[in-house]
Amino acid sequence: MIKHEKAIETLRRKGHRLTPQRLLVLSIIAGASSGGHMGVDEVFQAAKKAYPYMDIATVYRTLHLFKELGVVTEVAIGDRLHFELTDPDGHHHHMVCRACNGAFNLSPHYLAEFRDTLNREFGFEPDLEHFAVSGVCAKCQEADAKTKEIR
Amino acid sequence: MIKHEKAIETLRRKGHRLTPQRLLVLSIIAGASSGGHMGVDEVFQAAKKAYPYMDIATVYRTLHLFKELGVVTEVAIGDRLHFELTDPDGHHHHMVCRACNGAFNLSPHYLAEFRDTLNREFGFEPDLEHFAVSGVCAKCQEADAKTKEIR
DNA sequence: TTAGTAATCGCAAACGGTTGCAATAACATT
DNA sequence: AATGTTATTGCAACCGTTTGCGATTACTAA
Repeated sequence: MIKHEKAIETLRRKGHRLTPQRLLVLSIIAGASSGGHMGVDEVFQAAKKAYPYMDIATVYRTLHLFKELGVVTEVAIGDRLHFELTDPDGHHHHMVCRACNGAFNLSPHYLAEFRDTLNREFGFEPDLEHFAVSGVCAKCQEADAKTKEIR
Repeated sequence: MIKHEKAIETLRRKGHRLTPQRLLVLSIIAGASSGGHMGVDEVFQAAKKAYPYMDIATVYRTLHLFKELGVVTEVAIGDRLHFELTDPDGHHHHMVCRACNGAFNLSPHYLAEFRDTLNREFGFEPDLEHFAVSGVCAKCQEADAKTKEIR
């Protein structure tokens, strides 16, 4: 798991303590499958399996610390928080399907123009670092269309 | 207050009951100042003043009903829900300043291009009806710059 | 290696928001 | 105007998330 090394170094460099709980949470999100992001409770359950005293508050505090350090990225999926290891190849955004809950990556250049417009027209600097837009993906639109045909 | 008439008619037409609580909440958001949107607790406090038995759950249920009927529009400002009377001149979006909490209207045509791109490239249909983007407004950017100069 | 100190932890209580349920009240019918 | 039906209410319990606090523990420096 070479992935952790950098994150651990970041923690230490900024004067944060390396507790077993933090290392555990880090290894759990680093091992996330399917798109890479995990719900908070997923992380919590996995952590409790390895260390039964783990508290949900610690999971939240740890994830927020990691987010502050740029180690993980927070993504709001539906009304729940999800987290993933920050993409070292630069940021990306998310499209989240409200029908299947699938999350699709969106390269930042799709938003660059939008940011430029807001800057130019209003002098407004938007927070687009962790942008997620909900909607319906192509597959679920198809499925939905079929459902209507049947009726 | 001619504004209410249409909303009341909508309620009655769809078979919903005209309770004093609903009329109260309606008149409160119709009387909102400064951009027109109100936080849920603002609405609740105002309602309790007029009718002390008012319950926060009723406020939420009423606002959600109004939203379903298209009478009000929900705007997520920060991590709190806000509501405003639906703009009869068509939808608009919001830019919310995370420094001063000010909200600025954004005409939908600024997002049209973004939607088209997502449709074309990914077949993804985004929910942009009640879109709000957080950031820092021009005034607060200035103020922040001045703070740094002083140091 | 041990002792000191401050960050971090686990717990419990609080937050904003939602939901189940029995009591109430708006409306339709007479 | 009195009645029955059922949507709506107020209450309380719950959800996911955050916070205050006293106990614990990672790190620093001797």
